[in-house]
Amino acid sequence: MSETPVTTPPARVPTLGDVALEAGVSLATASRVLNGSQRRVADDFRVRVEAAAERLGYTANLSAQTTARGTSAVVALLVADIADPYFGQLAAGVTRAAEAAGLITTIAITERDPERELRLVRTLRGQRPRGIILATSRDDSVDPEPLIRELQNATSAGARVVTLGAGLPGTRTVAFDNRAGARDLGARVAGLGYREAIVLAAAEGVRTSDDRVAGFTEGFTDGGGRVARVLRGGISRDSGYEAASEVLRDEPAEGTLLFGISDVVAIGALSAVRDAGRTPGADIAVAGFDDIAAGRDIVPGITTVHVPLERVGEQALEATSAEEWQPSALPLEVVLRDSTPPRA
Amino acid sequence: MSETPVTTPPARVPTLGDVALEAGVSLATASRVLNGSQRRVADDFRVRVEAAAERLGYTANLSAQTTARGTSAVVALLVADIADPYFGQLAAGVTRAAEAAGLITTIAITERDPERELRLVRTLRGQRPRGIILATSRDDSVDPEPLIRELQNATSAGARVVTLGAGLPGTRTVAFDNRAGARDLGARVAGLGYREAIVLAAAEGVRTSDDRVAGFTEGFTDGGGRVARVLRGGISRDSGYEAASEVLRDEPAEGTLLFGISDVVAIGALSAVRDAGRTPGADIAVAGFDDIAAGRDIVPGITTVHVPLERVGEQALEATSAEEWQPSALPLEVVLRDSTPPRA
DNA sequence: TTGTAAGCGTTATCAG
DNA sequence: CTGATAACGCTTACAA
Repeated sequence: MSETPVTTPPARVPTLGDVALEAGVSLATASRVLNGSQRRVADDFRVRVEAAAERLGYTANLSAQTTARGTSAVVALLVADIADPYFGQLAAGVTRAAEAAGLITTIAITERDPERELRLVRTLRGQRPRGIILATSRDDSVDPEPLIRELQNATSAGARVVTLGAGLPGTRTVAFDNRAGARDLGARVAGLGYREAIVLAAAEGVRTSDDRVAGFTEGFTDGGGRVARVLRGGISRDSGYEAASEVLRDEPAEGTLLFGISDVVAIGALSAVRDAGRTPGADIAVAGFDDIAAGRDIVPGITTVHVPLERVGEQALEATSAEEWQPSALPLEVVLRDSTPPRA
Repeated sequence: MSETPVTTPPARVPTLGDVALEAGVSLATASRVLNGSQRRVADDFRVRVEAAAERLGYTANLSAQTTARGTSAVVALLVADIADPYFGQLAAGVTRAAEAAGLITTIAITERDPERELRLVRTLRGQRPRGIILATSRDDSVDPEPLIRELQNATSAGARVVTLGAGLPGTRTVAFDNRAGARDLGARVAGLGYREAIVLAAAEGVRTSDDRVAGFTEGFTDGGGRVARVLRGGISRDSGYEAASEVLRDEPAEGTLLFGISDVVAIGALSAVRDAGRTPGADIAVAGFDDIAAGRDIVPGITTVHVPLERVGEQALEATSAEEWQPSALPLEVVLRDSTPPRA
């Protein structure tokens, strides 16, 4: 079958020059056939070059292309944590759309550290990417100036910067209205008869979290409820678990609602409720935000606000590519499930 | 606060030449200070260059560096589906380790399509990556030759290719023993008193799946059980759900065990059991493989085989960087949970 | 230690 | 329509 030679073969990567030589044409012609946009090459030349390339197993050297062209086929995506399903779905959307557009996606992780984010943007900028997508939520307690400056540099280097959710000056925004979605949710659960809620949020200043807290509070109070407490523990599953555990130590009344500002937090909270020996839903209600796919298998089903994550990702990619961009706001929808059964 | 100028500023990206000029040194010196490895520059020159770079907001043009050096700081990661938590955790491990090593990670999605995989490898090869990590399981029903050839090209271009699980000739392997892990699992559940199992697997030929099926069958039959059926539906949550639904239509006896060859499949199956009105665990048992993080919040807890996913990712990255590599096999461990309660 | 200059693989301009 | 040849931004012998 296949003979794998003992010694490494040519070891040299065929270059465009090799192809040209092999085909007996000039470098320029080979380039035009293989990579150039405008096709103005005679057919016989064209086939010869293509055959030669095939024979040699030629692949364009992307870096060389990039330096020559001054622009790359890369889109950089910055996320807080790729193991978090929220970002996973988002990344799937971005990557899928990128591939369809012939672009390569580069992913970097900020771990929610603003300094790291800054460093990463700086490094990524070195790739001269066509676009940079920032899917890491803004934190108002951090001075945004350095980041803005850095992004401006990237922009003047030809990158289109897209921010998700909270916009940043000089960037394109793909948004969904966290506040309105949370408000709807608050109103709906109030309508179900809930009167007392405890919110599990991220640290103050994290824009997305703040918006959701504010929106929920508005909707819930307008509906006759009361937000008894806002705990600012964090944005991970574990912080949801811990915050909820703390709340449960005070033995909250039956019918109290725990609103986690993201499904990941809410799911942690739900587990905490169960581990504390109480029944999520019937006893202590839980609601989240995002409607991540993993939520489907949680019992009871988690009431939440559906965010079309993959579409958000796709739109973000489009925003990096489109000539013009008008900020869109994707629609959000409340989904009621068993974690918030109607109260008599 | 921040004044965003109306007209685009310089619009030109500062180059190393600009820095050199600004600092009043030669290009070579600037290069040595900013990017060169061996530092042999007088201190006063060094500070002048650094200051100039800072002032200008210079960032090295990675592509130019790559073409000049002939090698890049990129590691390419190929996964089947980034929205799948299995790959998410894996990617997190890879990316974290990469960043620590000063490398950039590029992620592409194969969607389990071998042709797409081939195309992607070909494209990625153009980036002249330092390493390529293939985290997409081998399918024995597909001719591996084209991929092997492509990878060989990549290798001779200086990339180190790492495959996860099933090795491919000419590549480094980071493995864990699926077969042994599954065998242990089979033995353990047989020990719990289960006597009848149905396996939910991927299509025949998918190496990981086949290994797990084989291992489980060995362990389970040795323990006195019987694998009644092997359904080959797929590898996603939904295929697990569907396969299980089909099984349930035949009203399997109480105490039947459903073994999903991955947690994702098992979780889908578990939901199907519940949706069919039966009680997962007590009534129909369920077991999986991988021990993904999302499993923590599933009730009942899913019996599974723990795979240290993030460490696997880290090791994969190490394998791309290390000078020498000896295939390691990470240890796997069975974790018994409530989805397989002991049977009398 | 510093500078000069010759590449790296492509693209793109501009004559033929 | 094709082919020299000058960029692209950077690295790296080789000299000074």
